[in-house]
Amino acid sequence: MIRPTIKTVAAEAGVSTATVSYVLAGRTKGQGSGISEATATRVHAAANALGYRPNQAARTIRTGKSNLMMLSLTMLSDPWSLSVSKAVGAAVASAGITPMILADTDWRTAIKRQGADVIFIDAADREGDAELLTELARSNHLVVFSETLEPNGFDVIRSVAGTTMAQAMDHLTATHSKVACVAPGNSLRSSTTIRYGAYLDGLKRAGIDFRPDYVAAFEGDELSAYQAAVALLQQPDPPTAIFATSDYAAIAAVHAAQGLRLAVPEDVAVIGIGNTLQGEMMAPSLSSVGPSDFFTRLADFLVDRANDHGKPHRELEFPWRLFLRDSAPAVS
Amino acid sequence: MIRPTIKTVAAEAGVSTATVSYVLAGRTKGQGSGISEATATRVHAAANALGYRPNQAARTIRTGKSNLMMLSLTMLSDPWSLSVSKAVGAAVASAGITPMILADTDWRTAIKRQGADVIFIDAADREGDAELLTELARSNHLVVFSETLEPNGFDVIRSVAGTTMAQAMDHLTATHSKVACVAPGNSLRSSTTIRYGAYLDGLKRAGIDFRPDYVAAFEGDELSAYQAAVALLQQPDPPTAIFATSDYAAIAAVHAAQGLRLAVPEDVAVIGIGNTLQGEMMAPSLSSVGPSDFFTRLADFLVDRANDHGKPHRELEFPWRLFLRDSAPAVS
DNA sequence: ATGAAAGCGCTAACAT
DNA sequence: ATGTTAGCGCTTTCAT
Repeated sequence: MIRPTIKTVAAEAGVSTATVSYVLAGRTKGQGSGISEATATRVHAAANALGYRPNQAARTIRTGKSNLMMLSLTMLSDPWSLSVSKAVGAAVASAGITPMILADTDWRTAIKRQGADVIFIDAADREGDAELLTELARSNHLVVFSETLEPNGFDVIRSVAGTTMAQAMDHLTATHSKVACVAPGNSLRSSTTIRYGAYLDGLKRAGIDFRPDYVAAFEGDELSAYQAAVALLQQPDPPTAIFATSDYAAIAAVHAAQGLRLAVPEDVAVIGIGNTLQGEMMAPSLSSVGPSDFFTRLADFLVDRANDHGKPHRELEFPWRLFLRDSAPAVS
Repeated sequence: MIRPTIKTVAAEAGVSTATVSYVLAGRTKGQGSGISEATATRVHAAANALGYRPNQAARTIRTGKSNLMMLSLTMLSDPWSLSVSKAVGAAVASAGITPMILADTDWRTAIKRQGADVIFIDAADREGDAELLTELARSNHLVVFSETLEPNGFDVIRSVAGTTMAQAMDHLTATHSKVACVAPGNSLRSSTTIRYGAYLDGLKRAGIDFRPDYVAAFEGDELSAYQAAVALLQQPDPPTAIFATSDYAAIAAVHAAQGLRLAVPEDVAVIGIGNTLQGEMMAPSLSSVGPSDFFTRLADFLVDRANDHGKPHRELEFPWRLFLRDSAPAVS
């Protein structure tokens, strides 16, 4: 359990600790200092023989870099979180950075204890969070995902829905008069919810009367969305188009239609929100509204931020687009 | 971005760094050294004013403790992973330990870079993992979840299914002759799969003939399991009991039955495998086979291991039990 | 081409 | 009751 240090390696190789450090950092003959090939090989041999691993804490204290990226993901079970994790994993690979996820564990307390080169926070909508973030940003490089916060010592990632949801509704109402909505139950209660509001507004614009039987509410889980969609499509006068307030729900709706031997998009057209990879990959591929390249661009941004502190804090906007794929194709 | 150090605080408070260290560690009058209340207050004030946060890296290098727990969770989307994360989050709260999740990111490379007081690995079944673990264990405290590995410098967590699955089958066949199985498609191909094997053996023991139309295969996702169960229950001569090879599948089967207006357990009895919280919480509560208290006990063990290095490495077994709940109750 | 040595921020004997 | 000081393992400037 006693790890060999750079000193042990130095002794074993018969050189100084400085030499070991240079060699292990790859600064031989060419770059930095000119350590001879001979000693370099000797050092490597010694390090291998001893099973030497550099002590990250020591390195961090010396260089100020931890090579750590912290991702605070509030809802680990959300596909969104999984997409972030996946994208970051891919982006980070070549950068020598280790991404670590902070689950529901409150970042509000954890960040004070544990630092990282860059910290991504996916939700900061509690009372006082704005001030807290500014304070934490004094000693951490923060990247915050928020629709409302302004950059203030930290970076802000923002997705800009704009009028894209309206476009999606218009696309459906252009060729369909029986347009239904699949949405989580709680968003129906407060009609303020933007996504459900976009559905209602879309109907109004097209001069279509609202039908309560064309609204399917579900309870948050995939299964419930599926069952809600089945009920929706099994009624006597079923809708021919579905506007789902998440890709999640849209995917369930497509499955439900297929389960009922309805063709998508011929019998039912479906549009989701989120533009997730999952939706893009299914058959038929899901038409959706959302930012493009969100996850990869976010991941790249994080890696970039991890490498250079000091650049001015930015606001990174992800404008939404309407992606017309097979489940509700463009009319040709 | 320039953090105040213990030195800055010492200067501000007009004391030595040692005093600051003591005060901030809570070692005043009573324990350790007797720092007067007066100076203690002064130090705290200074620390607050400056917004001082201890540097974890420095502390780690000095004490050898990182206050970090690393959880390598291979399938982040798996409810199992979520349960681990949840339980650990709860257990860790009072211990001053920060739990960090290493997602699909290979622990095989990450652990070499980043240390922690204790590292939990949920899957180590690749070629050469056994040796790698032993090597990594020289400088890390590892806890590995595995059915096959033997403790070798690291702890092993093992769940012992034993004959419990057989009990579950016997429970079903005691009162039912039409017992179906819901299992992932791939486990059907290799009849070696233990869980599916338990189903077949159970039938044999009860002298019930195997019926291929009583086997529903699904493709891994929840929706697919649901659809498979619907098909199973909609056939002319439906089963009256279902043995599902995971709680996941069992939950889907219960939902499917309910969707078809079948009563559980009156029309269909269901037993799952895993004994997950999710199953325990549903209505009707799910009968299941699995270890009891697995997640909380695992979490407690991890916290314990994080605090004291040095204890001998252990093999922690979680014997399985049959939990008879509402979905397939005990006969009274 | 290599080594000596300072020092990152912190803790814990050991002095005073 | 508080201060002095020696490191923890590492990087890096400056000598040699």
